[in-house]
Amino acid sequence: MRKMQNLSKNQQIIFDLIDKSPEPLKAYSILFNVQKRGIKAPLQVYRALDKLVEIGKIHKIESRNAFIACQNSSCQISKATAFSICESCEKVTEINNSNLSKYLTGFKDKNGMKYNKYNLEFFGLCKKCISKKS
Amino acid sequence: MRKMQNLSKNQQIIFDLIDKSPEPLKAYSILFNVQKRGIKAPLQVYRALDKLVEIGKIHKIESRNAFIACQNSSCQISKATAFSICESCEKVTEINNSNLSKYLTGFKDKNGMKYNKYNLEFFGLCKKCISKKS
DNA sequence: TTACAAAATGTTATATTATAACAATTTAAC
DNA sequence: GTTAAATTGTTATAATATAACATTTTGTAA
Ligand SMILES: [Zn+2]
Ligand SMILES: [Zn+2]
Ligand SMILES: [Zn+2]
Ligand SMILES: [Zn+2]
Repeated sequence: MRKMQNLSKNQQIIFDLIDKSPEPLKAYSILFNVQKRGIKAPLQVYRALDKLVEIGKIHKIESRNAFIACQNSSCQISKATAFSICESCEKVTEINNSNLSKYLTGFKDKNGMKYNKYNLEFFGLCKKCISKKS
Repeated sequence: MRKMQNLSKNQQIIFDLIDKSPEPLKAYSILFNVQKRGIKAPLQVYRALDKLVEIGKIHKIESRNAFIACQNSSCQISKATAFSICESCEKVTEINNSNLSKYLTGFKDKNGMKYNKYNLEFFGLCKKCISKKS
């Protein structure tokens, strides 16, 4: 049984903000939003983000430099992440597909590397944006 | 038959530099290296990089903000990229595995999104770095 | 319950990555 | 040759992220 991670004050403030956001948040947008709660400097935000990523409560969407709360119970999956990104409305969803994660976790390339982590980002158009175009 | 893309002067200079580099290059490192060849401003570098990415001659390693020349004949594959990244020595290799690319190109999630592109980054330890640790 | 170490915080400054805005020049197509 | 598109040149600035150092809080164990 894994010990429950209690978040520190800044970590909790920033996690709450990200967790209730319908879209990925950028670091300076987070900073702007938490200034009223006493977090004044970029470094305070980045330190909390680093920790939250490390413990799997949030993920960084690398292609967008933005952060999203984990949708998948946050335990082990932070080392095996997949996202779908709509290039029109920028909606981002964490993909939770065991077939996909099994395939990628088990993937071995001929180069002899030992993988312990992956991050996959799919790009395309979401349902809404497809129908808007018709 | 796709028309041969002739690169412009700046594009060629920057592509040559990236292509002969054994490791991914960052934009400002590129800038520093091409200043003797007349490219003086960040924007000149970023414009060339954007174009080279667009036509598939190079790829951006999103987790590293760095650029690598395409190893896979550069035609169609720029919409289906996969890389292996050693977290110890930072060696990056483009993965060319048709099983993997078929699996991911054909991947359909239950969310109804239409994907036209993906980028996958695997992290781990390369052979050399594994043996160094023993 | 104190003493120690680890983690988190606060703060200022600075480094790194990337784009806006506008003018001029080169290239390619008709 | 004329025109449109692409590329280049240039200055300034926006956006993202870390260095360095001092202090405080928290957890652990003697
Ligand atoms: Zn997750
Ligand atoms: Zn959409
Ligand atoms: Zn490639
Ligand atoms: Zn290595």
